[in-house]
Amino acid sequence: MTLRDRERQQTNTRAQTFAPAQRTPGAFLTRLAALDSQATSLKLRQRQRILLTPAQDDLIFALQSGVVSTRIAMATSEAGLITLYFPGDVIAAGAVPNFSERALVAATPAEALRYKSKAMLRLLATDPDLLAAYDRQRDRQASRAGLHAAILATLDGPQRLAAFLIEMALELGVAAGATIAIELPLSRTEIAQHLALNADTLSRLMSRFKADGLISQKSRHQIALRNWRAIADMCPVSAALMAIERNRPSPLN
Amino acid sequence: MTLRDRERQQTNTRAQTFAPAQRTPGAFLTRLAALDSQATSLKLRQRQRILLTPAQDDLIFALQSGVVSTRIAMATSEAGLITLYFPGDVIAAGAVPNFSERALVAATPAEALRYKSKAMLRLLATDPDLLAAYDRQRDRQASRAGLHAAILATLDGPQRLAAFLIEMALELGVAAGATIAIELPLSRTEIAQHLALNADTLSRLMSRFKADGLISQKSRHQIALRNWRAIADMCPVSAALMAIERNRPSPLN
DNA sequence: CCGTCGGGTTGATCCACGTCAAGGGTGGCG
DNA sequence: CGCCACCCTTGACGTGGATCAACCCGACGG
Repeated sequence: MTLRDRERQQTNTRAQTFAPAQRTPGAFLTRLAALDSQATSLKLRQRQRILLTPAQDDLIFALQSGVVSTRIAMATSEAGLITLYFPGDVIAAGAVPNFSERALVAATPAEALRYKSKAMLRLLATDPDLLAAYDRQRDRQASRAGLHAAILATLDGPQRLAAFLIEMALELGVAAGATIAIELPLSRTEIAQHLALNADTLSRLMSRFKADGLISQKSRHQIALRNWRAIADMCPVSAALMAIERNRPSPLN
Repeated sequence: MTLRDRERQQTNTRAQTFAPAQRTPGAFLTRLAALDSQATSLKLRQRQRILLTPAQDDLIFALQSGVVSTRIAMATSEAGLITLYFPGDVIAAGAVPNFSERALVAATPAEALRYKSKAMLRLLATDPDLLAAYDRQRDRQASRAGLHAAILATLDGPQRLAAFLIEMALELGVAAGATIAIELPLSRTEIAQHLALNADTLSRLMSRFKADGLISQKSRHQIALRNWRAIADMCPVSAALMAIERNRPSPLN
């Protein structure tokens, strides 16, 4: 079964829609948007997917709003990995590992600018500040990717889920009294892939978190963190996560 | 026990030395070296370490020869992760996740150029070709990092070891008759950390590989792949690994 | 109204891998 | 030479999480 088939299956039972994440993009994107450039402006519907063939290695997407994921699938077996991008992030197709299939999928409605890498490089060469912001942005994303790799490699299930909740809270959470409300842009199955866990296992973990009073759940995609401190304490990388997010504007100030 | 302590312990029992990997660096480094720049040239002894404090986030290292690793250690627990870099690679300190401790360690004797990121950006701004090569190099490394994350997240022990052997063969192997000889720049414990496996488990896996006739072993650090095809077949990502290396000069031509 | 279909939950079972412990190999050093 | 660190190997054992299967639920279409 190809990635495309799997996507198609999922599409029809996803009625709920999300507002684009409204966190403001960082220094690079604001500067980029100010330039009169030859970018193509994209509006992505939720679940819309862009296949990244090897021929498209020279495309660069700059995410303005919404949440977008890249997915890679191995030839054999169903296993895949999901990486998440948030407003302000840059997605260079050439930086996504070249598996048998790789695609970019909008987890929420999203807006992005698409460049050919040549055009982007021309822009960067003309504006030293833009270049510096671009470089820092890529450093930050590499740092996040490395952190996520460390999470998958060294932490067990509950710790991984805690890390995910913290990350989502920092990116998408809105304070609601003593709790933090989060509208999850991914299905359980997708979260499981993002965390390199089995969907069944993830479901068990979420049930346990609910039973322990760490989170509560309004609907399938709406959850609330009831005990931030406890969640942060159970995950050894929470400090590193918060350090990465501290540099960027966040809904939780 | 801090990372530094652990390193110090290991230092004294490592008599064997390695010749720097002689693979020629890629397009970016050759172009970079041609410029009269304000880089500091470093010669690293084997096992020499450079601590990367947060204050050093603006350093960029360009690896000319040898093999270098970055290591991150979590505050709690001994768990860490090891990332490997080969000649031609660029190591931006700001792209290494900011854990409680992170360091750069020479796995073999190595030569590198050290830049302040500001100086590097100035250079890049003056030479469009250099900028393009830099960008491609970072894409390639991000791609490799993503691939490694996928390996750790989705593959089981034997598959991970196979992937490691393939990668090392492509980077460091020399054809010796029907076999491929590799001089491993890492100890078993370090390989285990690189693969997010337990050292005991890794030892068992290597024994099994030996028993199955996949590899043979001259000394602790010298192994030979006796059956390339079988090793490649047991690892779902071997195609992707070879695709990434295909773009670069390799000792196995 | 019922039937179907995809996703989520939960229980029972199994196995790969981590953990603990014991022992051998090797190089450094007194 | 013998001692000491450290690295590696191998066995026994326990467990976290993958797998399989059954069931529930909400959405959609007739």
